[in-house]
Amino acid sequence: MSAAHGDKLEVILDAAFRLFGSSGFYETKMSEIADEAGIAKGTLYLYFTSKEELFTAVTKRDFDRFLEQLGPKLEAAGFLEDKLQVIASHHLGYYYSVRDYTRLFFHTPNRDQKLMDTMYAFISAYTRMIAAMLEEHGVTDSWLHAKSFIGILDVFKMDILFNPAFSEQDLAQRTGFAVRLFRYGCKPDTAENREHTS
Amino acid sequence: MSAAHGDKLEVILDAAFRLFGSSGFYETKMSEIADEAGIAKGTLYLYFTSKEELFTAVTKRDFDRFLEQLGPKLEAAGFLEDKLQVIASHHLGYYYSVRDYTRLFFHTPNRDQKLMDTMYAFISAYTRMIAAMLEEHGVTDSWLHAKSFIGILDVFKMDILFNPAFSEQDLAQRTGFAVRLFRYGCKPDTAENREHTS
Amino acid sequence: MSAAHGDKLEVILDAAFRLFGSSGFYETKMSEIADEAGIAKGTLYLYFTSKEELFTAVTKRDFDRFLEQLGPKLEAAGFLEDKLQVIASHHLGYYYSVRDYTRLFFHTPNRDQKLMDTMYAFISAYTRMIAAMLEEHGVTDSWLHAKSFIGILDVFKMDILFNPAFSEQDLAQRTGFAVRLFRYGCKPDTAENREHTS
Amino acid sequence: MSAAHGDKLEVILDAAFRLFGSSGFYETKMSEIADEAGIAKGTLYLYFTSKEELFTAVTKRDFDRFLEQLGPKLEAAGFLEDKLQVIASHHLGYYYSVRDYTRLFFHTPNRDQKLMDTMYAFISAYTRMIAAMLEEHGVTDSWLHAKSFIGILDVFKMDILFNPAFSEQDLAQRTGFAVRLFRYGCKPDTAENREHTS
DNA sequence: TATGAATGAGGCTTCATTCAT
DNA sequence: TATGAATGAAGCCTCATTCAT
Repeated sequence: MSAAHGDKLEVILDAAFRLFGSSGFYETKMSEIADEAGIAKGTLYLYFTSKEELFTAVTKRDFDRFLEQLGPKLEAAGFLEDKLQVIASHHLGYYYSVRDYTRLFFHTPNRDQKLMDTMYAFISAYTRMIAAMLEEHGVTDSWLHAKSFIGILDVFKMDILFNPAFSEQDLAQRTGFAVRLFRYGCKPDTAENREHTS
Repeated sequence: MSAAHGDKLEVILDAAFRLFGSSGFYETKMSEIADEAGIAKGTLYLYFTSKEELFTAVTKRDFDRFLEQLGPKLEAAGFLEDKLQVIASHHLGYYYSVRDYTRLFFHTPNRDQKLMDTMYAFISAYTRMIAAMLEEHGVTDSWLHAKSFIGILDVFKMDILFNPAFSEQDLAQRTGFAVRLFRYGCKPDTAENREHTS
Repeated sequence: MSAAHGDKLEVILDAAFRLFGSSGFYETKMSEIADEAGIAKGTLYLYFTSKEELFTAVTKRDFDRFLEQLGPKLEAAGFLEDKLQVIASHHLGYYYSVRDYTRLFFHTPNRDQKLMDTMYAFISAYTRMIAAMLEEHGVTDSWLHAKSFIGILDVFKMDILFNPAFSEQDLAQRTGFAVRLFRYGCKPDTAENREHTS
Repeated sequence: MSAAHGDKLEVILDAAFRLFGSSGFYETKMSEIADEAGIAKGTLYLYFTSKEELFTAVTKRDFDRFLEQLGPKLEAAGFLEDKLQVIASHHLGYYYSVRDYTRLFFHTPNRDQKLMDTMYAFISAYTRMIAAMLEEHGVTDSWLHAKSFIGILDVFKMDILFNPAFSEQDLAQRTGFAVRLFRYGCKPDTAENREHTS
């Protein structure tokens, strides 16, 4: 029925997420996805008309979950720094949880407009969410600040990807670091510096 | 002969840079590169044993140039903020200059260890260079700070890629913004904020 | 039940006729036929064991109708030329009426013996009917003459197919022409000709 | 070189002619053609961009040869009946010579405009050639007469296809019959007939 | 009888790479 | 060194047919 249909669709998306995530778009084969999902190749095409469409669906579901889970957490926090902490923790925590599938975010098909639209919509929504929060707290240039915060976090996402030894402790440390840097800037502690800024 | 060989090698790398850069690894064909370089397909294999190796060579040359040009500029600057300014300006300026070939940095082959090594070597060298500079100026956690600065800059690199209207003015503005944020953090201006941090 | 069965069978044959006729055997999909007939794909296989068998049934029904309708008309005519006129008119008129479905007669599956038998049976029965009539009227070589007459008519059938502007007037003209040519041959009107035949 | 290229192209066309001719378009596989030609599958695509294009090339070459060979023969003949005899003999003789490959003319891909154009160009050129000759000999309605003659011949082409026992004697007999019928019409020999036409 | 989700064999085509010249 | 015709493995996708409901 409808439920069964939904179930199989989830099964496919899960399988595709794992494979696209670990091998990227081009090196994941539709036949592999079918095998991973435990269904026949042809069945994939009952749910998605092409490999690109499946990839886009996987990506979109991932993005949607990311934002859906962030929203409530953000509202629960009060002060600016708490909110930044929530965002950093969610961002890094999320990608830590799917760290084996990070290639999903690096190897995407070219020239697929729907995918580009989906990615653009995500980054816009995410940036908008952060910018709105910053604005409420009186931060100017909220859009640029929001992007920058994301940039800081994304760099640590790279750490997660490329460093197999990355631990939950590292995670917590990076989270705190990112928030402090964003909030107060770096803190050089030399005479030269004081001299220069005076 | 040797000179001629070097010339042709440059011609190939230039052609490959343009095509990999605009179409990505998987959607660029060896035959297209040969055409673009004005040579025969087979000739490519006299210089590179595989498509992956050619891609890696293109990437490496690009990275090397980036760092080679940054070094002298950085030494010429004196104060911390000047150096940050130099880095930001170089980083964004460089990617602005090759903004039509940005796919080079997004669509790369998977599972190719040599390429991974090359990329890792670059990001390490770049981070090390910035971290060393920060350390000289008394910044603690220099490695994390260096990465974060790169992260902020990379986010604006995305702007350059996805926004065709991105101008040189935007470039200058982003540069200044990145340096100020990194140095002093964001500046909320509300009572709530003061209250919280007191 | 039996009536209902017959009804649904007719519905399927009608749908299949339209689609096979306009797209040919290979480019018509069983799913399209099911859609066109307003039934499920699986249901087709309750009535026909294969696509080939369905095609053969469609073809056979078309052939049978053609001959069934011709019989009475032919008996009603008296003189040789009247009968030829009836045949030509029926032949061209019939294909004019189904001119949108002519691919039924051009794109047929290969290597299907039952279909070949069906087609052979039709062309034999048609030829036999005409040949018998010709014989009654004292025409020698009746079998060859019958085939030739069919050949002349079939060429004009091609006109109907390939010329979208083919009109009912054209139809009437071709009919008369075919009968006259068959009956009296072409009529060159030059001295050379007379000389040669003398 | 050029000669070698031309040779291989001929080899491919020959192989494709045999297979398309005996199995039709849809049931001939590109891999079979490659095998038959003794080359690799991929090589086919150095010469033709698609299966449809190859089929069209095969068809066109066949048509061109048919007309090229007919031209000189036709000019060599003098009187009307001699010319008709030449045409009939060429038409039936040609298809007799390739009788094993007749499916080339029955199973063609749908909706391929270039192929349709090629076929239309052939039938037009052939009809025009016969019509021009008829006109020179004072035959009116030359276009319709030309088509009709082709129709009579084509019907016998069917005999050649469907009757494996068709012999060269049958061929000669059909040739003479077609010419006489076209020239003088059928010859009923009964009182009824005379009565009617008087 | 009727359904339609699922199957999986098989086709066309691409393209990195080779090798005889 | 340079060429480019030839190769053939491999992938995406189609669609006739089946079968559990």
